[in-house]
Amino acid sequence: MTALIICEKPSVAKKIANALGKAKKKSIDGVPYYELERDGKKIIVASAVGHLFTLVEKENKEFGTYPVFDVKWVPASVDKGKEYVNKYIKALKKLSKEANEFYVATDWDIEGELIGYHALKYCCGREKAKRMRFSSLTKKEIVKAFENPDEIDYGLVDAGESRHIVDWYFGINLSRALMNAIRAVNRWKTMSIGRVQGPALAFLTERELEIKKFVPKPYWVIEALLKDNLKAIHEKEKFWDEKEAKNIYEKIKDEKTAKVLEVKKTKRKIKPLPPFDLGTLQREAYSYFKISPKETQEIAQNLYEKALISYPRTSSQKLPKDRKYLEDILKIIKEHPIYGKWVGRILKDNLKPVGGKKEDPAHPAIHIVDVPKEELSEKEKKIYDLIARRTLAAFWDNAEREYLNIKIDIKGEIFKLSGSRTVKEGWHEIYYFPKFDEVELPPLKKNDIINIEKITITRKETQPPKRYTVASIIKELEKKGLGTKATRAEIVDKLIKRGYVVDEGSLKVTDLGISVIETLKRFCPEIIDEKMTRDLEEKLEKIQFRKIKKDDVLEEAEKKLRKILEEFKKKEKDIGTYLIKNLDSTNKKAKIVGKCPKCGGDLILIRYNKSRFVGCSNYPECDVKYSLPDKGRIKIPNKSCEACKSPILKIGDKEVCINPECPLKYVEVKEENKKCPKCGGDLILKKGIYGAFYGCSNYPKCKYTEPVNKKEKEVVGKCPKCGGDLVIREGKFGKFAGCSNYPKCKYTEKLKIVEKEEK
DNA sequence: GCAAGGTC
Repeated sequence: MTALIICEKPSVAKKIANALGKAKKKSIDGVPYYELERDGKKIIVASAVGHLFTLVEKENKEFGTYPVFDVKWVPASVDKGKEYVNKYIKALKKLSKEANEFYVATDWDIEGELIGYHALKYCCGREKAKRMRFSSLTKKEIVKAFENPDEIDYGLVDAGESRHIVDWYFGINLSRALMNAIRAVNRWKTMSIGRVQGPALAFLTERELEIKKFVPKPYWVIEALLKDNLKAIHEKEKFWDEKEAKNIYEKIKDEKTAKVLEVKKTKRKIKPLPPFDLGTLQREAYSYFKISPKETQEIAQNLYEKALISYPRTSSQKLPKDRKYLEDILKIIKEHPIYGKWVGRILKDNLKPVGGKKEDPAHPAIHIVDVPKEELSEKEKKIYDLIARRTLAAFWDNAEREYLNIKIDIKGEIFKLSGSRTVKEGWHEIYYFPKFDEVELPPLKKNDIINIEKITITRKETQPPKRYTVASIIKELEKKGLGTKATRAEIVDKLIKRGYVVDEGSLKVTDLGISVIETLKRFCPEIIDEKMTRDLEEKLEKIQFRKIKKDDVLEEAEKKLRKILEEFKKKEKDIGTYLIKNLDSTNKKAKIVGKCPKCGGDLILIRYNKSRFVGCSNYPECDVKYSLPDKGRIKIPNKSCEACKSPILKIGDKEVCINPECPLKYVEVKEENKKCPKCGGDLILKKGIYGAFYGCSNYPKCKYTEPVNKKEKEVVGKCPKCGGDLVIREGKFGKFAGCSNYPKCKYTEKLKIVEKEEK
């Protein structure tokens, strides 16, 4: 008898193997698996790596064809960057040949059931297996799940497949419909939309439109400036009625004293912030370090792979309950020069950590498990520090804060002052990132009289609602139950990549983004509605419990989409024209680089997928186009080249003329106190991509140039063309010998030849 | 090329 246990991911395979017995690690083609014996039975524990199979069209039709509804499951390696899943499929196939008993031990949820079932069906060639179900990875629970196995829940498998297929139907077809509309007007742009992208873009757009139509409303505030720069505000705070505010102001403006009516002091204990779930970690990393949620996720994954923190894709805010496990970690942390100093008391006084409300059946909150033994990158250090401090702070004392609320009377009008201070730092000493307000108020008592320095009235205006940031839109998606902890950051990134949204510190929806929403609102409103996810979830649950059939749900989705897509196709050209108009205005507004030399239109910076270039806004009528290097951050300094008047772009840390034919590729221009010997103009230090030189300020009238330091330049020979010196210069492709009279004389030769001559 | 969902 040999049993094969299939897990969701390698790290779980290891845990399950160790829980069931003395496991020996082996591997096939770099894929780890474990062997052990239990009750005289050989057990192999192997794993998938998440979904091993994905959906593609059954037939390869012409590029961009829609509608498509014929799909099949194939190895997920068809997706770019997923080639590694093949190794896992192969390993499972091989191991299944040795086994005659099968267990599925993937996560206990809809995706887990599907991952296990597909591995079983396509790798092991069977559809039946025992099913281990556990909600935590403790030894006790693993053993219990192994000894009391369940069966595969085929209803849940059907629900899982339906989820994938419905998302595919809507996502692929509607994305293609949008792209084809743009193709119908002879342009090309990658477009996408889906069950989560849709509502995410809709939320952002809704906010954008609110801001656009926002009309500020005036209000007045009355303040009293007291001694020590203290400010008291009228208890009404905002006066919407100008007359009322002015009357009060007139009444009290010359008052010189105020009387203290009431002093209220409250103390509050502030519990430590709970340990991190992924979403909270992403928000804090964004707010303290401006690291994007997607990057935080990647960094956390790295730290996890370096075995420094626990599994990051969790929604739990609770540390593991196992005290022994926690103590083992704390003992390691104790040796750390910074974090170590808090650990002693945690161990000695047996301090218990706080936990938050959120839970996750598969994983505990993110916590440190080890101290770094090698140097981490700057960002890794920051994220690790954030997690380490948050982990330890959870064990530490409450902070204590004192709040002071004072009411004062100025000729019958009541003003208030408030202050707050930290009495006891507590956990804030460890996790010091959130800043507490510290406003000290003087020791005032009831009936004290205080001097007023000045009373002011100020007209203010209400502010438009704030735009979402990458962090706050992810929170919004989380609140609405859209996407998952592992996908939300990526989906928001995708909206930016598509040009629907630009991140200017907050997320601004482009004209293109708004027009995508407007288009879908008309043709397929469900894809931009968060309700679609609710409906889908309800249907999936019904499929799971056999209340409706999977095929009926798929048929219904297909029928609905066919109608939508048919309508869409009929109006393809109109939709394309509309989208393109907004795409161009998006491009134009975002990045005008300069004037087009051919038609006088705007030169715009265009980004398509991974490439970028400068093109004319009158495309396709005008075809002026300049290519740009793939790497380096682009900024537009609003300068033009003195030689050819083309725009100059800052790429990376260099300023470059975009015209490839321009003789002077200026990257920097600095003034020096030197005169041109030819025309008396100023000599300016110019740094070209071929090195620094002096050029005349009257260029292009006077073309005098001279090397910055003739002696420093290594002269390697005479120029055969003009008799000048041949000097070593460095170009894009390395060093070469060129004439010192450049750009007058453009003679160059390979350096290799020069070196040979020297020898 | 296009989705969303697991995972490296």
